[in-house]
Amino acid sequence: MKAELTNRQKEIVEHLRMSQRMTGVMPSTREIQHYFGFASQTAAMSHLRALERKGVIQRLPGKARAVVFPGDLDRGEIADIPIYGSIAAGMAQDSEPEREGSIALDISALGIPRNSRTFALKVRGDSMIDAHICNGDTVILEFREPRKGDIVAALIDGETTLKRYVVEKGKPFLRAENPDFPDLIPARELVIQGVLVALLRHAA
Amino acid sequence: MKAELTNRQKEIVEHLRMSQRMTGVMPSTREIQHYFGFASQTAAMSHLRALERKGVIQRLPGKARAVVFPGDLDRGEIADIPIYGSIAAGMAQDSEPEREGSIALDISALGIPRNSRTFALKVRGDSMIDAHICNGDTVILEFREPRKGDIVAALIDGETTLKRYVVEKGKPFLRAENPDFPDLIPARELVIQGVLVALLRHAA
DNA sequence: TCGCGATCTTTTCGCTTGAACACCGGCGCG
DNA sequence: CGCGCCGGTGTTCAAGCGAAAAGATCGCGA
Repeated sequence: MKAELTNRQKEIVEHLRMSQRMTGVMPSTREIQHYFGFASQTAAMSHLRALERKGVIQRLPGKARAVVFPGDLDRGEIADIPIYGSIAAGMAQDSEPEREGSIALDISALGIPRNSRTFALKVRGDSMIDAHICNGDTVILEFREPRKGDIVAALIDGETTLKRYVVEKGKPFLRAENPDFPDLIPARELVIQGVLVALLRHAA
Repeated sequence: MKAELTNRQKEIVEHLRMSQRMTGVMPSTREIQHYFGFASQTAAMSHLRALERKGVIQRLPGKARAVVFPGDLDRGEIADIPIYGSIAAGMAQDSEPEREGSIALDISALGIPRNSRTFALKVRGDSMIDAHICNGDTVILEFREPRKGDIVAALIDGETTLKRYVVEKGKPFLRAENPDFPDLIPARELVIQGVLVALLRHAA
């Protein structure tokens, strides 16, 4: 079933993947032909047939550009989560709403609801270290109302920080998960920008 | 540029997305026609034109099924990382090599080299808590030789655990990042199954 | 040595598909 | 009150594209 691929067949697969990434669509047999300099489109055809026989691709007969990698099918829905710069988990600091790229991952892996407004921030500082959120981690936040005990990105007195949302005696305030840092009592307003739903860390 | 979509146009976009996820290919204008029960294929055509005018999709003129969502293009390469069950970060326990689904995310977000053999494990237990790896986290591991200080999934004396790889006096052994757990000195062999490259946590 | 799979070439056929042209009613807007 | 946009119908054409038939070469394992 999962026979070995020849070098040529690997090249074909590579071209399929590249074409799909660059143009967004699969190449037609004639486009494959021209890319490899074949004199006939049938050469590409037979390669695709061979790849299908080996289970690397699937094809929908009679349809144009209908080549699919089986692995791409049973993949969940993928969301692009924009990264809006960094956020201080230590001292309060103003955060810029500028987009600095994005990360793509399947939302089923995170349990993120489909139509939620989600965004990501890089963490600076160690004030949430006791919640096991480290300097350099990427936190993924969802825009919604916080429940008590949630970890939130909050705009407190004009600056954004990552802290735990605590309610005591009916009054909400922010608590760092690090004994070296004090609680933050909002002077006038407490604007929650997002609630932590996931965390991504990569080893250096 | 980014004008509002009408209800009908949202339905069209939704069908494009669904079709791409289910079948792997974009629908042709006639397939859109039949799905919505149009009497003419031109109806689908004009909708696609409208969506392109509003910037929601891009089209490659003259090519079949050549509808692309612009956001999918500048997305990095996405890898499917298989999940091989769970791993004890507490007590040693045997791990089954059975695949339990997979997670998809773009490898550029993790800095994972392209052709590396990568897999994921769910963490059970708290023995790595001082390295800020919690019970329930998903660790992403790369199969390669460990360097000292790496966090590794190791098969030690027939069982798999997640520990820090330490070398002292020329002898490698495994150390838990939790004072309640003892060091693990391999009785005879120390087989490293993977080195931690990333971590994924989702809030309950 | 026989046969089979991997790689291609040539040629032909016909469905698939995008695209254009003509036209229609409804609705909001200046 | 006309004008542009939305959302359609009906028709026609040409290019895009998969597919099949018939070979040819080469290398490899039975």
